[in-house]
Amino acid sequence: MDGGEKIDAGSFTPAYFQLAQIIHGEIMSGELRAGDRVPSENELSDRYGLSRMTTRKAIGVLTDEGFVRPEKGKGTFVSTPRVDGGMFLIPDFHEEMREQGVESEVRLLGVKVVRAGQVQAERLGTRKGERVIYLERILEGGGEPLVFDRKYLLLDRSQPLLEAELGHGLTADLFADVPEMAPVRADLSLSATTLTAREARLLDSRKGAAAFCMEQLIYAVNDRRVIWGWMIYRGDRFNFSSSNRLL
Amino acid sequence: MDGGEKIDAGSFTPAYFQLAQIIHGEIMSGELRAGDRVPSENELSDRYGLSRMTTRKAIGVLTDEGFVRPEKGKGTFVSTPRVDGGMFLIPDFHEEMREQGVESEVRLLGVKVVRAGQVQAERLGTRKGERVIYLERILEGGGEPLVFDRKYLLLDRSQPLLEAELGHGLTADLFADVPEMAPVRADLSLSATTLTAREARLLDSRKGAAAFCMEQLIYAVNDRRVIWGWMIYRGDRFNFSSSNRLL
DNA sequence: CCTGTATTCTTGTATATACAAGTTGCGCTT
DNA sequence: AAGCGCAACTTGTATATACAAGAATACAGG
Repeated sequence: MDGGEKIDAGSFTPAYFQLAQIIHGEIMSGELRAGDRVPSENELSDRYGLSRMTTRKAIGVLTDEGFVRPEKGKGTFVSTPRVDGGMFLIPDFHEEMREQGVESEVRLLGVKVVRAGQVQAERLGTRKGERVIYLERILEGGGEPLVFDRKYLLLDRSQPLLEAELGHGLTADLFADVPEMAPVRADLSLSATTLTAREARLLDSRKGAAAFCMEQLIYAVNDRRVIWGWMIYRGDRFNFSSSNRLL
Repeated sequence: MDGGEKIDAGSFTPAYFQLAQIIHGEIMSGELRAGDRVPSENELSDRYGLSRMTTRKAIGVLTDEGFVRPEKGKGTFVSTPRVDGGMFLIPDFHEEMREQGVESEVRLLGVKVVRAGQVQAERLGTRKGERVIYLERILEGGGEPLVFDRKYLLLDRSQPLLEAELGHGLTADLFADVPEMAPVRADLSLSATTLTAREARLLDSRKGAAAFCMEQLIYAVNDRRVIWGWMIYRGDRFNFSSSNRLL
């Protein structure tokens, strides 16, 4: 049995993707099981009347999705599925709200200039006692407070930040007009926590309720650290699902 | 200025990867800023003495990593970095422990055959009252209880499961010798929660402590659902960091 | 029996070429 | 002046070819 499926040259979906779908189907239907060897690139090319490069592109799609794993000199093998772990995609707040059709807004609780303590100085790569900006915000969705955001920003004397900008902007936009400090990259860490009394009051929840805490360390050009802080997500409003795409 | 960097043909790192590194460096150093257009594929090919296909592969690497975004007919543009969200990779338990150099083991608390309630039947796609296997396990690392695992398995009459197998195996291996029920795919959902009294006792923690809950729905061949359950991770022992690879 | 070698598989990299299809702007026609 | 169409870009797809390098097997010679 050669699978029967053929490549439809007239179709709008490209040949490499059609082949990827065919092989993906064989994996999902059990025709190809975990650990099995996928037919070699030359064999697939012959069988479906494609060039080897096109076949390779199909294999590349399945590799990126994690379904197969090529081994040089040996062949391409069907991966054993990871059921205890995986990839979680966490969209940023406004995008998440927009996708759910809820309007989101940002409420600024306060901004002030403070002297960096030991921890802040270490995270931001500056000296203890240096002046930094501290701000607190509440991110709301559908009129409800959902996230408590707390951040320390490096103070750039040449460009004083306006309160107005802090109010409605994304974190990434804060330094948008200062090229030297524009965010380029972020290290994120997600942990589980419970709400303090103050957090509970601000988030209209109760003390001790489950919550996510996402710590952020934001880098600008040349690995300069410009923002450090963390966001508290209400646990009863957020959960993250794995991106187990099916092609 | 043409960048100065050149492709070293004698190097062991392939040309396409060298080019990807060069462009990545220009993004990180601020030479290319968010929204800027990357030189066209033909221009890069000329400049570095590579074929267009090789250049495309370099761009493909940066696209997969999320640094650039090609647009048909217009060009390739530097992405605005996502600082409020990202991709989190959650390794499975044994792998995580092994990487940290801690020995892990599985302790079976109990197994029994029960009748599926409304919820179990719905999740597993079977009928209410159908007999299913219910099991509870504790995953330990370095002698400490770290995860509480609770699962409902579809009962396959032709292949009675042995208690011995349930003890030390990964979840994925439970049905390994029954091809029709071997796991192929899993839907995962991560939420924040707090420990119940019983969970706290089993995990050697305290009631109300922060924890992650990962719900799993595991599919076998032909989208047949075979396992449903959830794992409670101690919040003081696990946190997940974003896979912000830097090339 | 063991060992090195040659052969033949496999995937990985790289080139040159061709055409399709989306975007933009320029210039000609109306 | 407004609008249309063409030309010159861009990325996307596909082919044919070549060589490099890892892996497995067969085979000859010790």
